[in-house]
Amino acid sequence: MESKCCVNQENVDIVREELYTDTEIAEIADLFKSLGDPTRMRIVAALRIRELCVGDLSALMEISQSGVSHQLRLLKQKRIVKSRRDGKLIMYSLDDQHVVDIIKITANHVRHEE
Amino acid sequence: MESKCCVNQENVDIVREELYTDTEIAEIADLFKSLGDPTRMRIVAALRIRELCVGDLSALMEISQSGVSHQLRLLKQKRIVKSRRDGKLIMYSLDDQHVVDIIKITANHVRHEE
DNA sequence: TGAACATATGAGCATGTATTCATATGAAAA
DNA sequence: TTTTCATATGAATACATGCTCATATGTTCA
Repeated sequence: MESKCCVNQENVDIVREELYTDTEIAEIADLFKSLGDPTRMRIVAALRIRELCVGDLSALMEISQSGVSHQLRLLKQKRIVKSRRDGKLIMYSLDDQHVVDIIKITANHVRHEE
Repeated sequence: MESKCCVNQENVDIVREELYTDTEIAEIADLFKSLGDPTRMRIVAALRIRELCVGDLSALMEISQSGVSHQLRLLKQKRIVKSRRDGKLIMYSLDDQHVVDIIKITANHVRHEE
């Protein structure tokens, strides 16, 4: 059933004016999406504490090396993590302090603190 | 190919100690997931500005009334939005200041601002 | 009460995605 | 150079999910 009848056009116009741009919305949502998976969140939470290699993360997550690697690639594309080679190992760490802040606030939120 | 050989067990143990609990990780990821969809992000960004009814949001998003309603239900379950009846309309607004803060920080982040 | 209307809900579809297996890549050590 | 080993990648699969259509629900107004 069509239901556009209840629209308050003034509200719609005002909000449309003040809204983030579509690009901004897409970027924001995209970042949240990257953090919105338990495996990736665990990876990020772990790297928050210490630089780790793929094997460490795989052991920690109890997920295949391949699975970890795939997720790390995604996180790297989004500039959430960075990597450096150390001998045979590739060491991963967080690329961005903002992300740490965002997670802290969110952690407080889910704990109903602050 | 098995590849647990490179594991630095000390690292793994230390990180495991300090990690958020599984429940916390799941809750944090779940909140990010809720915000990690462009449609829901647009809804939240709009409600940040002004309380709106379902029809307003449907007009604003150019998505069916049904689609908006489904997403609003999800956002309400996660306590991101709340609703109140006003005559025939159900008015939606944000339920949580934390969410606003999280989005602000993230918006600054994607803009590469401080 | 009954009609009209805003919103909610269920089913179904199309698309996206997290994981694993098998294998490729490439640096390091022999 | 050849082997070894950590990581990366491609394909396949199983599952999740966002959307629409059709319809139900429940409130308001005649």
